[in-house]
Amino acid sequence: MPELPEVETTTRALRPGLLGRTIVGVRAIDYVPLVEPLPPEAFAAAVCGRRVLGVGRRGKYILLRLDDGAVLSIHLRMSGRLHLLPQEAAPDRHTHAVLDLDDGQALHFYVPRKFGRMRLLTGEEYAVLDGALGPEPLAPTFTAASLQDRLRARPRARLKALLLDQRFLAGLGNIYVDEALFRARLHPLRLAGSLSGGEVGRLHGAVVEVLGEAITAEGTTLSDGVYLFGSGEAGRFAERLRVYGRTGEPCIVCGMPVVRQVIAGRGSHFCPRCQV
DNA sequence: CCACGATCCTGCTAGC
DNA sequence: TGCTAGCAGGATCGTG
Repeated sequence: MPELPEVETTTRALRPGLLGRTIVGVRAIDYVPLVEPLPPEAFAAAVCGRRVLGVGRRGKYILLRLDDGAVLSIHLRMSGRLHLLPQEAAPDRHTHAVLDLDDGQALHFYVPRKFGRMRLLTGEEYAVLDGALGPEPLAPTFTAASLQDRLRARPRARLKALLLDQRFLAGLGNIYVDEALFRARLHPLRLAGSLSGGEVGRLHGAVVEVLGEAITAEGTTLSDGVYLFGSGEAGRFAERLRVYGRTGEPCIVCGMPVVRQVIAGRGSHFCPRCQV
């Protein structure tokens, strides 16, 4: 499932092919909610003729900055992918939007579960989105002290729920929350207000470390092959996962079987001995 | 303030 | 072997 490292990797893979390109056509939007609230025709009309001046990321959103000040935000949700293909390539049956570029390439938005979204935002609308999201965990301004402040503002929330909340911290999803909590040796059900200063420091370090390593490995491609980037490459972080998807297998630190329990509505993996 | 369940979708898996 | 019921998963919304 695309989380920050997968979205970052996808963004990096797309950037060279998108920067400076002009969108000359929009095809294959056969699923209205994909581009809501604009109707597909209005979305196409607004996007055609626009040049891509920037390719970036905020949390799990991929952002294309257009030459009229608008921002095209793309969210992959759990199973979406973006691929650049030659314009003559036929869209896959799960591709529900194609943006044709002026160099003969086309950006395919592959969305097998129709959860992904493309949204054309004005500068002001983007500012609202940006303001609603929590800090970027890899920004230098995200420090242990700033995490401490945010945790203290939500003392009754459980760590698992809080770390999944994009308004609290942007970019983490189920996999990296579980991995960060394991590295920090913190139980997912711990209340935010119960953490000592040292524990906050461990959590901060674990989040930064696991995201950095996962980006270096170009993300996590599980055996289901849901996440692929570039021209279909797989990320290499799956082999480095310590608890996610390892239910019943021994903890790599203490040997105790990894437990899976639904917390905050998500399958949560942790070591019942190491994580307190 | 926080938890929980439903919703949206479809490929895959577990279970018969 | 073949079928189906149910689950997973991010974000959002309504309810408790």
